[in-house]
Amino acid sequence: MEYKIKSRIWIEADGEILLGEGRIALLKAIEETGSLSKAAKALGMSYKKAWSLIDAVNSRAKSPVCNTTIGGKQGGGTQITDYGKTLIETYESINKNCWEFLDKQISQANLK
Amino acid sequence: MEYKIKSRIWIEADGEILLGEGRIALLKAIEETGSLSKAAKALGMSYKKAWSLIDAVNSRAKSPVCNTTIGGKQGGGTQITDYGKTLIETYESINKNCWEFLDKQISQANLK
DNA sequence: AGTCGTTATATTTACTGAGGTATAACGATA
DNA sequence: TATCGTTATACCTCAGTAAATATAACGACT
Repeated sequence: MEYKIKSRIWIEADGEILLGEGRIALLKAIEETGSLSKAAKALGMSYKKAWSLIDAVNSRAKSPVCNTTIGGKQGGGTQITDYGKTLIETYESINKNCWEFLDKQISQANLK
Repeated sequence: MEYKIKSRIWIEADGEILLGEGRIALLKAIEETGSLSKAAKALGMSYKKAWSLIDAVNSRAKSPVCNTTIGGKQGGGTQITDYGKTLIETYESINKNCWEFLDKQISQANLK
Protein backbone atom coordinates (compact mmCIF):
# COMPACT_ATOMS: atom_id res chain seq x y z
CA MET A 1 0.00 0.00 0.00
CA GLU A 2 1.46 3.27 -1.13
CA TYR A 3 1.15 6.55 0.68
CA LYS A 4 -1.21 9.02 -0.91
CA ILE A 5 -1.18 12.76 -0.56
CA LYS A 6 -4.39 14.72 -0.13
CA SER A 7 -5.15 18.40 0.16
CA ARG A 8 -7.82 20.89 0.93
CA ILE A 9 -7.56 24.41 -0.35
CA TRP A 10 -9.70 27.38 0.52
CA ILE A 11 -9.86 31.06 -0.26
CA GLU A 12 -9.96 33.57 2.57
CA ALA A 13 -11.10 37.17 2.70
CA ASP A 14 -10.40 39.30 5.78
CA GLY A 15 -8.95 36.26 7.50
CA GLU A 16 -12.20 34.31 7.24
CA ILE A 17 -13.11 31.46 4.96
CA LEU A 18 -14.74 32.56 1.77
CA LEU A 19 -14.74 29.41 -0.30
CA GLY A 20 -13.88 25.82 0.46
CA GLU A 21 -14.74 22.47 -1.02
CA GLY A 22 -18.18 22.26 0.60
CA ARG A 23 -19.22 25.76 -0.41
CA ILE A 24 -18.12 25.17 -3.97
CA ALA A 25 -20.20 21.99 -4.09
CA LEU A 26 -23.16 23.95 -2.76
CA LEU A 27 -22.75 26.74 -5.30
CA LYS A 28 -22.61 24.21 -8.12
CA ALA A 29 -25.75 22.49 -6.85
CA ILE A 30 -27.53 25.84 -6.71
CA GLU A 31 -26.38 26.58 -10.24
CA GLU A 32 -27.95 23.31 -11.39
CA THR A 33 -31.19 23.47 -9.44
CA GLY A 34 -31.85 27.20 -9.28
CA SER A 35 -32.85 26.80 -5.66
CA LEU A 36 -31.07 26.81 -2.33
CA SER A 37 -33.47 24.36 -0.73
CA LYS A 38 -33.21 21.91 -3.62
CA ALA A 39 -29.44 22.20 -3.62
CA ALA A 40 -29.32 21.47 0.10
CA LYS A 41 -31.53 18.44 -0.37
CA ALA A 42 -29.40 17.19 -3.25
CA LEU A 43 -26.30 17.35 -1.05
CA GLY A 44 -28.01 15.80 1.98
CA MET A 45 -27.44 19.02 3.88
CA SER A 46 -29.92 20.84 6.09
CA TYR A 47 -31.43 23.98 4.61
CA LYS A 48 -30.23 25.97 7.59
CA LYS A 49 -26.62 24.95 7.08
CA ALA A 50 -26.81 25.65 3.37
CA TRP A 51 -28.30 29.07 4.02
CA SER A 52 -25.67 30.02 6.58
CA LEU A 53 -22.88 28.93 4.22
CA ILE A 54 -24.23 31.03 1.40
CA ASP A 55 -24.78 33.93 3.77
CA ALA A 56 -21.13 33.74 4.81
CA VAL A 57 -19.97 33.62 1.21
CA ASN A 58 -22.04 36.60 0.16
CA SER A 59 -20.99 38.68 3.14
CA ARG A 60 -17.29 38.17 2.41
CA ALA A 61 -17.08 38.13 -1.36
CA LYS A 62 -16.16 41.38 -3.08
CA SER A 63 -19.26 41.08 -5.24
CA PRO A 64 -22.47 39.08 -4.77
CA VAL A 65 -22.15 35.41 -5.61
CA CYS A 66 -25.87 34.82 -6.00
CA ASN A 67 -29.18 36.62 -6.32
CA THR A 68 -32.25 35.45 -4.49
CA THR A 69 -35.92 36.04 -5.16
CA ILE A 70 -38.69 35.37 -2.65
CA GLY A 71 -42.28 34.59 -3.52
CA GLY A 72 -43.88 34.19 -6.90
CA LYS A 73 -45.27 31.22 -8.73
CA GLN A 74 -42.37 28.91 -7.95
CA GLY A 75 -41.92 30.36 -4.48
CA GLY A 76 -38.66 32.02 -5.38
CA GLY A 77 -35.15 30.82 -6.09
CA THR A 78 -31.45 31.49 -6.12
CA GLN A 79 -29.28 32.19 -9.14
CA ILE A 80 -25.50 32.18 -9.27
CA THR A 81 -24.08 35.43 -10.64
CA ASP A 82 -21.43 35.60 -13.32
CA TYR A 83 -19.01 36.58 -10.60
CA GLY A 84 -19.97 33.49 -8.66
CA LYS A 85 -19.36 31.33 -11.70
CA THR A 86 -15.93 32.87 -12.10
CA LEU A 87 -15.11 32.03 -8.49
CA ILE A 88 -16.24 28.45 -8.97
CA GLU A 89 -14.14 28.03 -12.09
CA THR A 90 -11.09 29.60 -10.49
CA TYR A 91 -11.32 27.45 -7.40
CA GLU A 92 -11.77 24.23 -9.32
CA SER A 93 -8.96 25.03 -11.70
CA ILE A 94 -6.50 25.80 -8.92
CA ASN A 95 -7.65 22.77 -6.98
CA LYS A 96 -7.04 20.46 -9.90
CA ASN A 97 -3.63 21.96 -10.54
CA CYS A 98 -2.79 21.54 -6.87
CA TRP A 99 -3.65 17.85 -6.91
CA GLU A 100 -1.48 17.26 -9.94
CA PHE A 101 1.35 19.21 -8.36
CA LEU A 102 1.15 17.21 -5.14
CA ASP A 103 1.00 13.88 -6.93
CA LYS A 104 4.25 14.76 -8.66
CA GLN A 105 5.79 15.85 -5.38
CA ILE A 106 4.92 12.66 -3.51
CA SER A 107 6.10 10.43 -6.31
CA GLN A 108 9.44 12.24 -6.35
CA ALA A 109 9.74 11.82 -2.59
CA ASN A 110 9.59 8.05 -3.07
CA LEU A 111 8.90 7.13 0.55
CA LYS A 112 9.47 3.51 1.47
CA MET B 1 -8.45 43.42 0.94
CA GLU B 2 -7.14 40.74 -1.35
CA TYR B 3 -8.21 37.14 -1.37
CA LYS B 4 -5.70 34.73 0.08
CA ILE B 5 -5.38 31.07 -0.64
CA LYS B 6 -4.69 28.56 2.10
CA SER B 7 -4.15 24.84 2.11
CA ARG B 8 -3.83 21.81 4.27
CA ILE B 9 -2.06 18.74 3.02
CA TRP B 10 -1.88 15.32 4.60
CA ILE B 11 -0.52 11.91 3.79
CA GLU B 12 -2.82 8.91 3.89
CA ALA B 13 -2.10 5.20 4.23
CA ASP B 14 -4.88 2.66 3.71
CA GLY B 15 -7.36 5.49 3.32
CA GLU B 16 -6.66 6.85 6.78
CA ILE B 17 -4.71 9.90 7.83
CA LEU B 18 -1.09 9.18 8.52
CA LEU B 19 0.39 12.64 8.80
CA GLY B 20 -1.12 16.11 8.91
CA GLU B 21 -0.04 19.47 10.18
CA GLY B 22 -0.83 18.74 13.83
CA ARG B 23 0.93 15.40 13.85
CA ILE B 24 4.01 16.87 12.24
CA ALA B 25 4.10 19.60 14.90
CA LEU B 26 3.85 16.93 17.56
CA LEU B 27 6.62 14.82 16.06
CA LYS B 28 8.88 17.86 15.92
CA ALA B 29 8.13 18.69 19.54
CA ILE B 30 8.94 15.12 20.54
CA GLU B 31 12.19 15.34 18.61
CA GLU B 32 13.12 18.45 20.58
CA THR B 33 12.02 17.31 24.02
CA GLY B 34 12.63 13.57 23.86
CA SER B 35 9.32 13.06 25.63
CA LEU B 36 5.74 12.66 24.57
CA SER B 37 4.35 14.27 27.71
CA LYS B 38 6.68 17.26 27.43
CA ALA B 39 5.85 17.67 23.76
CA ALA B 40 2.14 17.63 24.54
CA LYS B 41 2.61 20.26 27.22
CA ALA B 42 4.68 22.43 24.89
CA LEU B 43 1.88 22.36 22.32
CA GLY B 44 -0.90 22.95 24.87
CA MET B 45 -2.33 19.56 24.00
CA SER B 46 -3.55 16.92 26.43
CA TYR B 47 -1.28 13.94 26.88
CA LYS B 48 -4.14 11.67 25.93
CA LYS B 49 -4.64 13.35 22.58
CA ALA B 50 -0.93 13.37 21.86
CA TRP B 51 -0.67 9.70 22.67
CA SER B 52 -3.59 8.73 20.46
CA LEU B 53 -2.13 10.75 17.56
CA ILE B 54 1.23 9.04 17.86
CA ASP B 55 -0.46 5.68 18.20
CA ALA B 56 -2.34 6.30 14.95
CA VAL B 57 0.84 7.37 13.17
CA ASN B 58 2.80 4.33 14.31
CA SER B 59 0.03 1.91 13.43
CA ARG B 60 -0.21 3.21 9.87
CA ALA B 61 3.35 4.07 8.92
CA LYS B 62 5.32 1.46 7.00
CA SER B 63 8.06 1.63 9.60
CA PRO B 64 8.03 2.90 13.20
CA VAL B 65 8.17 6.65 13.53
CA CYS B 66 9.33 6.64 17.15
CA ASN B 67 10.68 4.37 19.85
CA THR B 68 9.45 4.61 23.40
CA THR B 69 11.05 3.50 26.64
CA ILE B 70 9.18 3.16 29.92
CA GLY B 71 10.71 3.43 33.36
CA GLY B 72 14.25 4.21 34.39
CA LYS B 73 15.86 7.21 35.95
CA GLN B 74 14.08 9.76 33.82
CA GLY B 75 10.86 7.78 33.74
CA GLY B 76 11.22 6.95 30.09
CA GLY B 77 10.93 8.87 26.87
CA THR B 78 10.19 8.87 23.17
CA GLN B 79 12.70 9.21 20.36
CA ILE B 80 11.94 9.91 16.74
CA THR B 81 13.45 7.33 14.40
CA ASP B 82 15.43 8.18 11.29
CA TYR B 83 12.41 7.11 9.30
CA GLY B 84 10.26 9.54 11.28
CA LYS B 85 12.70 12.34 10.58
CA THR B 86 12.54 11.55 6.89
CA LEU B 87 8.75 11.75 6.98
CA ILE B 88 8.88 15.11 8.76
CA GLU B 89 11.32 16.52 6.23
CA THR B 90 9.33 15.22 3.29
CA TYR B 91 6.06 16.62 4.59
CA GLU B 92 7.49 20.03 5.34
CA SER B 93 9.24 20.26 2.03
CA ILE B 94 6.14 19.37 0.04
CA ASN B 95 4.02 21.68 2.16
CA LYS B 96 6.31 24.62 1.53
CA ASN B 97 6.38 23.90 -2.19
CA CYS B 98 2.60 23.67 -2.20
CA TRP B 99 2.20 27.09 -0.60
CA GLU B 100 4.49 28.67 -3.14
CA PHE B 101 2.66 26.94 -5.95
CA LEU B 102 -0.72 28.13 -4.71
CA ASP B 103 0.44 31.71 -4.22
CA LYS B 104 1.49 31.75 -7.85
CA GLN B 105 -1.83 30.28 -8.90
CA ILE B 106 -3.97 32.80 -7.04
CA SER B 107 -1.93 35.74 -8.26
CA GLN B 108 -2.40 34.56 -11.83
CA ALA B 109 -6.13 34.21 -11.31
CA ASN B 110 -6.31 37.92 -10.46
CA LEU B 111 -9.79 37.92 -8.94
CA LYS B 112 -11.46 41.27 -8.56
C1' DA C 1 -58.32 36.49 -1.15
C1' DG C 2 -56.13 31.87 -1.18
C1' DT C 3 -52.41 28.71 -2.67
C1' DC C 4 -47.79 27.29 -3.05
C1' DG C 5 -42.78 26.66 -2.71
C1' DT C 6 -39.27 29.28 -1.61
C1' DT C 7 -36.19 32.34 1.40
C1' DA C 8 -35.13 33.69 6.08
C1' DT C 9 -34.73 33.03 11.09
C1' DA C 10 -35.34 31.47 16.00
C1' DT C 11 -35.52 27.78 19.20
C1' DT C 12 -34.70 23.41 20.82
C1' DT C 13 -32.61 18.82 20.73
C1' DA C 14 -28.91 15.33 19.81
C1' DC C 15 -24.37 13.98 19.23
C1' DT C 16 -19.62 13.83 18.48
C1' DG C 17 -15.11 15.29 19.85
C1' DA C 18 -12.09 17.23 23.18
C1' DG C 19 -10.61 17.65 27.75
C1' DG C 20 -10.17 16.37 32.69
C1' DT C 21 -9.28 13.07 36.09
C1' DA C 22 -7.64 8.84 37.81
C1' DT C 23 -4.74 4.90 37.84
C1' DA C 24 -1.61 1.15 36.60
C1' DA C 25 2.88 -0.37 34.77
C1' DC C 26 7.56 0.31 34.14
C1' DG C 27 12.63 0.27 35.39
C1' DA C 28 17.10 2.75 36.49
C1' DT C 29 18.85 4.68 40.50
C1' DA C 30 19.64 5.57 45.31
C1' DT D 1 12.63 -1.68 48.27
C1' DA D 2 11.10 3.14 47.76
C1' DT D 3 11.17 6.98 44.52
C1' DC D 4 10.28 9.31 40.34
C1' DG D 5 8.73 10.81 35.73
C1' DT D 6 7.27 8.72 32.01
C1' DT D 7 4.17 5.69 28.98
C1' DA D 8 -0.35 3.62 28.58
C1' DT D 9 -5.36 3.33 29.27
C1' DA D 10 -10.16 3.75 31.14
C1' DC D 11 -13.96 6.57 32.35
C1' DC D 12 -16.68 10.56 32.87
C1' DT D 13 -17.95 15.32 31.80
C1' DC D 14 -18.69 19.22 29.03
C1' DA D 15 -18.97 22.29 25.08
C1' DG D 16 -19.50 23.39 20.52
C1' DT D 17 -21.31 21.87 16.36
C1' DA D 18 -24.84 19.77 13.63
C1' DA D 19 -29.54 18.50 13.08
C1' DA D 20 -34.51 18.85 13.75
C1' DT D 21 -38.49 21.58 14.34
C1' DA D 22 -41.33 25.57 13.95
C1' DT D 23 -42.75 29.83 11.96
C1' DA D 24 -42.92 34.14 9.37
C1' DA D 25 -42.55 36.70 5.03
C1' DC D 26 -42.88 36.93 0.26
C1' DG D 27 -45.21 37.49 -4.39
C1' DA D 28 -46.83 35.52 -9.00
C1' DC D 29 -50.70 33.15 -10.23
C1' DT D 30 -55.48 31.43 -10.07
